[in-house]
Amino acid sequence: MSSDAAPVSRFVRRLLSRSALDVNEQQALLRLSGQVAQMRPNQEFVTAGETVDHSCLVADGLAARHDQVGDGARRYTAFYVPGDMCDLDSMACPTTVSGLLALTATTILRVPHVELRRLVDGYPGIALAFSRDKAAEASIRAEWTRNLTRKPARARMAHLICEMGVRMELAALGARHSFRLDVAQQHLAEALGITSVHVSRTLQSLRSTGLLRTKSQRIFIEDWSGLASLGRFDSSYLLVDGPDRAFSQNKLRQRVVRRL
Amino acid sequence: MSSDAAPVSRFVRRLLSRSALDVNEQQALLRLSGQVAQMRPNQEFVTAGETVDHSCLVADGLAARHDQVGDGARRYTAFYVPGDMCDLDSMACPTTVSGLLALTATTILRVPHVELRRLVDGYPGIALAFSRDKAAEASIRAEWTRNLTRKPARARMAHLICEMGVRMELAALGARHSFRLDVAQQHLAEALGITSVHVSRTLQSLRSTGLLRTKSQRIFIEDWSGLASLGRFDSSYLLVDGPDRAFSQNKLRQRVVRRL
DNA sequence: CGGATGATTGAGAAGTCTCAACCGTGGTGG
DNA sequence: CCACCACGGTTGAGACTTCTCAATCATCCG
Repeated sequence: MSSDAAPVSRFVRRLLSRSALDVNEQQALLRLSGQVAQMRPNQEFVTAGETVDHSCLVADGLAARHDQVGDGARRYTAFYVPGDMCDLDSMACPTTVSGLLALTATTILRVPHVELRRLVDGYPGIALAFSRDKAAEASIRAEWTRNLTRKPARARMAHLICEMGVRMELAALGARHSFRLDVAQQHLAEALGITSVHVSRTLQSLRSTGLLRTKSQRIFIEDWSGLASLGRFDSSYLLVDGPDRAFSQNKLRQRVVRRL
Repeated sequence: MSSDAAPVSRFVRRLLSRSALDVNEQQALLRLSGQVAQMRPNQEFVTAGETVDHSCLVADGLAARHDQVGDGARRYTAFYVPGDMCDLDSMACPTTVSGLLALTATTILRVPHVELRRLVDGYPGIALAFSRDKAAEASIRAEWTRNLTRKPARARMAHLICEMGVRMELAALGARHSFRLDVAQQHLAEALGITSVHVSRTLQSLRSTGLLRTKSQRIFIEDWSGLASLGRFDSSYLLVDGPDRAFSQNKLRQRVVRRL
């Protein structure tokens, strides 16, 4: 059981974007430890049906929740960026119904449920922060459902790219208009409910209308408001910087994280 | 503030299908009270952006989580049957991002967060049961995402009808192959991401292939396994009767609810 | 250089949409 | 009691998006 402070501090920073945590709570979180595992692209680290005793924190790379369907096709129902705790829900329901896999080379930290449970039981602020995190994930899933409903491929793609931009920025992994998205078009296809051939054509269309550029695995959004309005993207469903966030002295408190 | 035991007991019965609750916990839940409200079809009872101090228990009828999009079209991201607590997540995030509305004539019970909070703080079993309930709802949302992805309309419809059948049966409101689904085709369209015209054609196709019959607002599934396999429906995502359920003496304990 | 992987292009097929008209039923008012 | 209206469901025809399948191209890496 090794530990690694950097990914945990990214997790704490993310929690702070939705909830206030006092110094004791932050330090307790930063003492979390777990087993580090390195995943290759397309490698699964949690299988559907498995019973787990830990949750997976994405330290680096990109992960997805996926469901194998009969004919070998995959569909993704969530993406996870560094700092995301993939399956806090498994604390309550340890038998998973969907699998988790790495989209690119990804480092994960397996954090035992007993450690998480100890924090939830000992620190009410952490319990609330976890609840908010789960609510945010549920809200994002609802938004994905919405995004797949009665929207042409261009608008779906625009929405997904805006979401990833904002989440990457929140994770301090770039700006919303310029970030690394190291996934194959096939992965985007499986998240958007279209074929990879159509992903190719859709991206071309977004490029040719001047909304974005791509270079190797980087996205450059050249017209954020155009892309957002095409995808009807409104970040409020991400539940960050909303009115629920208890922001008193947060700026001060974040220093605890930054120091590490 | 009036109270009504019957809908709450339906809620408790539903919690028991996923979690064990001892007699004290069940009785504490049954003492929940709230304001009863009667909704007309298409009436909204929670508006997106509102800050709420209560969660809504569906006592009778059918409700949906919805999102208004720019052009007046609606899209649904969840259905709620009697016994469902619509927005437990609002305890952690009281500012809503999506609205709730009645699909048919519906009775709801507005249960104050302070009451729910008291139960969560006082009874660990109830806290766990609520967590499981929220995890189940998140799992259902993921399944909706999946269902909208790369499946023809017949398969989507088949899946939704199977899901509603199982949930209605769990709510003791019919059998999975024969239950009331009092919604307009327009509502199904908004949940399935197709037009109401196509809903009509799709239902015809399901009827003509002998998979189901409809009579007034009732669904009769004539070939359950055919419908389930068409929709690739596997109820495990509903998280009922799964391996996580602590079933020790549950049969006995359920009598506390049935007695009322 | 050669092979593997992923991206692009093309053409025809399939599914779904749009719009408009029509039908059936239940409720309302004369 | 019947005529009418409102609403939701059904039908049809043409248009549009997306899919399928296959071939080609680009890039990276051994």
